[in-house]
Formats: sequence, structure tokens, C-alpha cells
Amino acid sequence: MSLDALPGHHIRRLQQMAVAVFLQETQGFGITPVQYGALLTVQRQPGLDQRSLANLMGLDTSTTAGVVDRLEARGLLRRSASLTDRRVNLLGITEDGAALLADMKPQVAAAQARMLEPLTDAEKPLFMDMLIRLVQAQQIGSEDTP
Amino acid sequence: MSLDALPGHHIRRLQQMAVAVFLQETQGFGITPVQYGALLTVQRQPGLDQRSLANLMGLDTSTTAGVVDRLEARGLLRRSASLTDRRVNLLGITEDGAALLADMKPQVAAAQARMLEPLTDAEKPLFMDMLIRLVQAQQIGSEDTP
DNA sequence: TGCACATTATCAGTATACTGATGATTAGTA
DNA sequence: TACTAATCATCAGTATACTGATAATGTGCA
Repeated sequence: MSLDALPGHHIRRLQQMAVAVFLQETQGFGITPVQYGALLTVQRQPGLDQRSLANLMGLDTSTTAGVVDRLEARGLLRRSASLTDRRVNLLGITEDGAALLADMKPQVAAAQARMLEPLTDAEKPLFMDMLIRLVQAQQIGSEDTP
Repeated sequence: MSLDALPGHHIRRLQQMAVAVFLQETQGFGITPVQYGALLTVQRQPGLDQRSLANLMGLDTSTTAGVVDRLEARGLLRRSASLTDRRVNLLGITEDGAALLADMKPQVAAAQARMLEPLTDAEKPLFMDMLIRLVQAQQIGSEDTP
């Protein structure tokens, strides 16, 4: 038995590659892929609470809290107390956050293109399709069905 | 712009799924996918040093040190000083480690099968091939070319 | 031989990512 | 209305995974 026979090994390497390419292309912004995804999601759905953000991104709430902490500390995201439910932090993107997203857009596009560049144009959508099917088939994450 | 358009998002989710499936199927052994890969690699190549293990697995040496620490603490792997180079720790699998690998084998096979189960038999090798091409195209890792 | 450079391992710091526990708050029910 | 359930956020602990720094050792060249 060797590593090469393990799909999980190559999947882990693919994830490393994707992160490395993203960080190389967006070098200087100091934003990780997960942070970028969180900013994007909050921008699209202002007033989101952390649990909803976690569900949309496929993170648990502990991890999400940490991501939001770091983005809030840099002034890119804002937590504000909900008027109707005092347990909840409503999230909003700041002007700095929105500006950063706009600035990063070309580099993020370059990163995406570079990641899939080894595939032919016919293979790219096929690969994405398989990726999504594989993820959706296993119901991952903190399913609330104890 | 949404998360769905980002390949990196789905790749991250795929990695989460792969880890979750592995842990579910091998539940009770308390071994992570990376630890399993390390044990497997050392079994195949006894007397490996940590740097070589890191290169084979696509890890950096810091991470590898942590993985080996945990496996050594559980008595599954052994560090022994090299006679020819006192900087080096030669790695070897213990009897317990080898026994564990043997015990886990069916569950690991089940995890692998389950990960790729949503794909047709024709798609599985295609997916693995694309995976490997994508990883190899980007030269990732601590390249020693400063 | 002696000194600069390379190599190996480790440590410190940061960022995901998980489980499980805790506290605060809300909602549902007797 | 009081009590229990559920929900939301956070914290503690563990495990990757990276960069960059440091210490110990080895190698090659003058």
C-alpha cells in the first residue's frame, strides 16, 4: 500500500495547492481563502448571523468565530447586536472590507484560472461538477440531527 | 460573486469531506488521515528521516515533527539516532504500529470507496487523474530554490 | 585545518478545523 | 408564569499546515 492509492492524500494535496495559489496570487493583501469567502458571503447577505455564515461556508461555529474575530480586528467586518435577539451578532461588511474585495477581484480571478489551468476547457466544468457531487453526497458538517 | 464560483471553496469542502469520512470509518482507532499516511510511508521505507518523510507526504518539516511526535508518544513510530549523521532521526514503525495498520486496512478501504462512491466507475479514475495533474502542475511545498 | 555554507530538527507564531463544554438568551410548554 | 428546550456565541483542547527563526551538526573549499 502506498500513498498514491489513497484519494484522501491527493485531495489533501489539492487543498494545499489551492491555498498556496490563492495566497501567491493575492500576496500583499494578507487575506486567506476562508477570510475572502467570509467577506464575500457577508457582502452578499448583510445582517447575517454567525451561525448562518457558518452553514453557508461549511464551517462550524467555533471556526467561524475565529475568522470573524480576525476580520473584525482588521476593520473589514463589523459585529452589531441584534435588536430582536440578544444572543445574535449581525455581521456587516465595512467600507474598507468592500474596497478590499474590489481590489482583490482580479487577483482572485487569476488564482482561480491558475488552479484549473492544467485541465482542458472541456475538463474544467466536468471536474467542478464531480467536486460538487462528491461533497454533496456526504452530508458533512454539524448536522443537527442527534 | 458567490462562493459557488470559487473552485477553492469546493476543494476545501472536499478535503473536509474526505477527512470526515476517513474519521467516521476508522472511528475508534484515533488515527487521522495524515497520521495514517505517515505510518504507511514509514512502513514501506524504514529508516526514513523526517525530511524525506515530509517530502514524500507533501508536508513541511515543522508539521512532520508534530505528526511524528504524536505517533511516537503513542508507541506507533520510533525515532532512532542515525549513526552516520547525528542531526538525523531515523524513523521506524513499531510492532504496535504495524498491527494497527493491519487492523485499520478494511476500514480505510471502506473510507476510500465511500469517498468516491458518487462517481461512476468510469469517472473515478478520471477524477483521480485530474486530481493528480492539478497538484503536480503547481510546484507546491517548500522549494529549496531561494 | 578552519571557516563559510548547507542541512536537519525544533520552536514560536498564525490560521484553519474539529469536538465537547459552558454561559447567555430565547422559545415552548405545563 | 415558571420550567424546560433549544439556540447562539464562546472557550478549551487537539491536529494539521504554513512562515520564519534558531540551534546543532555536517560538508566543501581555501
